[in-house]
Amino acid sequence: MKTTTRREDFLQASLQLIHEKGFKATTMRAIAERMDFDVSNSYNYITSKQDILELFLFRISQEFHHAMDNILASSYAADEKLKQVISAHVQVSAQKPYEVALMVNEWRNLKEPKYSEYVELRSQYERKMSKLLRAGIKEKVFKQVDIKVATAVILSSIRWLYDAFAKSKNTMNPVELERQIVALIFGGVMR
Amino acid sequence: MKTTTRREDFLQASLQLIHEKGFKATTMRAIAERMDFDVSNSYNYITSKQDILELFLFRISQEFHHAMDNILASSYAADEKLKQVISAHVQVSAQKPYEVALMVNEWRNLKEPKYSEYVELRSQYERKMSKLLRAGIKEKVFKQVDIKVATAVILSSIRWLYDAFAKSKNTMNPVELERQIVALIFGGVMR
DNA sequence: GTCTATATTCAGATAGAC
DNA sequence: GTCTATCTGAATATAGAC
Repeated sequence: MKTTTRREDFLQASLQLIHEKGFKATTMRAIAERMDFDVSNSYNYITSKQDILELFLFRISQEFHHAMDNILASSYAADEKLKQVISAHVQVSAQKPYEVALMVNEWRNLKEPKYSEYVELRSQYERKMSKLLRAGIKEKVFKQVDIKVATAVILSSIRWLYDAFAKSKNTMNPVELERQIVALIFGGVMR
Repeated sequence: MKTTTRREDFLQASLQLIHEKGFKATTMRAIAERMDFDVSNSYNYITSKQDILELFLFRISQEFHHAMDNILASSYAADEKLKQVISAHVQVSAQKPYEVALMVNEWRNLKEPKYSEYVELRSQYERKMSKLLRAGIKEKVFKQVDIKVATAVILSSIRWLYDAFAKSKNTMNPVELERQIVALIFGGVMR
């Protein structure tokens, strides 16, 4: 049985609205309206609008880092590791599309010092991916690609996933989607 | 010899600032300050803040469409066409990184009816890419990939390019970058 | 937890003189 | 084309009563 606290309801309503309108365009009034109470009540749950953004962004970022760390710490070969990273992205994007959308679209609205903290987390994540690719090249399972370019291309190529799930929760099969993406990233489009 | 009108200067300053801070966070006052005059003067060049966004967004969108149309209308094989599309993205991103950044980050700030118009242009572009991929599969130069997934993966995988050029105008060699990306999209990472 | 009322700040945009 | 002054609206946030 699932119980949701009033605070969780408030945060979910915020998340939904921020996803629809964008962070800056989402007013505290609009969130309150969706909760059916006055603006001032919003501050029973948070101390500022920034709180909402920080909360979701750092929580979901940590989730990606955890998945990545566990995969990197395993004894799988590099290609299997990459496959698992892609799998993790598909799964998180499927389960929490709105949070992932925030990661893609709204992180720029963080204020210092949280902004710098977040950018650093992002860089760390990219470095972890680069590390994986470098290991794969050394193991001779990957081609001799440029690490920076390959890191950017691969991470970028899976950044749209949240959108597929945000639009249609049901029609998308995550397992088949993962298979298709892995096939493309591993083998490219050429026959 | 290059002459720039005052209006062009104003728009360039706007573009630069919007890229730095985001559209919503960029105030007319801030743009005017960078131009060293009062806010009210800004309205000598535009009639509303929205104008700025519309102007850049539809202009650069058209540029991508033109390139795509010319490539599709050629008699090249599908793989060569795809290569040329990637080449066009690299070149436009290198020459107009801030405009491309707007395409990626700020299109959501358009208001109706321009918003819907722009979304339609975007969809059209995706359909053109899908058409190219479908042709390539029929020609048997591409694998039997899922069209929707492949379209999203490929377009997404080249969306970060503007960032590489916005950061470092000089250090990036567009030709070599293109080669690396084409290699990845065509052949994947696996050895 | 809910409301009313309000402080504060700041945004886009216009009028009108020089 | 530039300025001063101002309108108008809206946003985040707080105080304090019930």
